[in-house]
Amino acid sequence: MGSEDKTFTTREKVLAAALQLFSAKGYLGATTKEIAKLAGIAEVTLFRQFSSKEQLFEEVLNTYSFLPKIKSLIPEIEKLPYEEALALIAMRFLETLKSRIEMIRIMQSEMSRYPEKIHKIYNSFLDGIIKTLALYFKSLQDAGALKEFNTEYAARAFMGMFYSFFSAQEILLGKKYRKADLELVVKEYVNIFAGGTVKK
Amino acid sequence: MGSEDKTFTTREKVLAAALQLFSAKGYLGATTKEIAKLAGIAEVTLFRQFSSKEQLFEEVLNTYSFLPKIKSLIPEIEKLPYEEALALIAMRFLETLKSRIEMIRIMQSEMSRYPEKIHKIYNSFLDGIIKTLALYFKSLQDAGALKEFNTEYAARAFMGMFYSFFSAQEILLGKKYRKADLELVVKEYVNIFAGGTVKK
DNA sequence: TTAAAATGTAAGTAAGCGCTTACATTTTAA
DNA sequence: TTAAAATGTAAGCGCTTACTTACATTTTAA
Repeated sequence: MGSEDKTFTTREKVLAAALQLFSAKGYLGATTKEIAKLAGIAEVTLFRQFSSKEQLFEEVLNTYSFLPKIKSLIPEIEKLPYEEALALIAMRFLETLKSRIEMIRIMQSEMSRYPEKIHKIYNSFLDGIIKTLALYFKSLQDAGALKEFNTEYAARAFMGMFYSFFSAQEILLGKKYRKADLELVVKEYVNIFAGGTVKK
Repeated sequence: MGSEDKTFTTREKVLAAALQLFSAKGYLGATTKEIAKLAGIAEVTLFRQFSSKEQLFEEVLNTYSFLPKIKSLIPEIEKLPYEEALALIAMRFLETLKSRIEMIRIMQSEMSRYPEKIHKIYNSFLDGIIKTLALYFKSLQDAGALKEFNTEYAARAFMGMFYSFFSAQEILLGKKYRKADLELVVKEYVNIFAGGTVKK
């Protein structure tokens, strides 16, 4: 059987349970009693690890907001044809969103509770990706392969298409799309975007 | 001075205040006391008009979820060149989102409270627009002006670009974009999308 | 082995919430 | 004008919540 190290600290168990419940029920809807129960500890222990529910919430944000490194994609991508590169970026982006779906749910619902903090997380999350993608476009423009256009707007448009697809599927509908459908959508979106940006 | 009829029923005042507070603070964060105060009535009156907070919330959803008629755009659009038509659709879509921003905020945060109901509202809101746009694409494809592509996916991609732009600007950042910036974004997005869909 | 650190059990506190009751006041309409 | 309908004031009830206190038990480490 699995021989992984499955020993979690109390703190980690609480943070994981809190992430799950804040995501599913919102900050006010998730109770400390319920979080403790899901974590498998006593409620009083939760308050010995975190001075308040509010501080626990902030620690959840801090703990699970580290950004994924899409930057590392660049070398992988530069060798691929344009459309394949875009498809790969899209797939990786969607995977990343999926792996962070609890955090995204929390950020969407608790925007009003921590505007600056959540805004900051969003920026560090999206801006990195968008700027990387914009640079990729710029390099292809300089090589004469792409039309002239505002690279950052284009990057935003590209990610926007897929973000709203993700949002509609996963957040709104809770649908699990079949892999074939997903690939079809990516192909169609990429096709339109590529057709609109390549130099003919 | 304005000579409009500004006489609102108690019910209307409560519904408007509830929309505002549910949107800003969420269902659990908005208290009936606060809603009544904002409406300028006594809390007990709120409970004489609505049997419970939950029923009030449902009535807010029912009252403010009627869909805008983008369908009426079609005749206006058919006479325009493709890119101008797309730009007009995008502008109208963004205006509609803006005018419904409170409802959109509520739907984003309270998805877990009323999954089926909110899902239904979203569908009647977006599906109408998407299907209308898909039909427009189909007619241009049949006329030989556009490439072959899945018209519904394309419509989703188009609205998705603008929805996520709206979401980033209005919901995330609370930014009021200058009109010039808005038009620039619409132009760039439309340009890319049009380039990827027209037959060369 | 043993002292200290971490966790559990149990009970409770203070505050806020949705909602109700009783009664006074105002508004509406025949 | 007057009865009925709508609204206000004030008090409070029952419940839940975040959080605390006191003490017993378990786990950790020198």
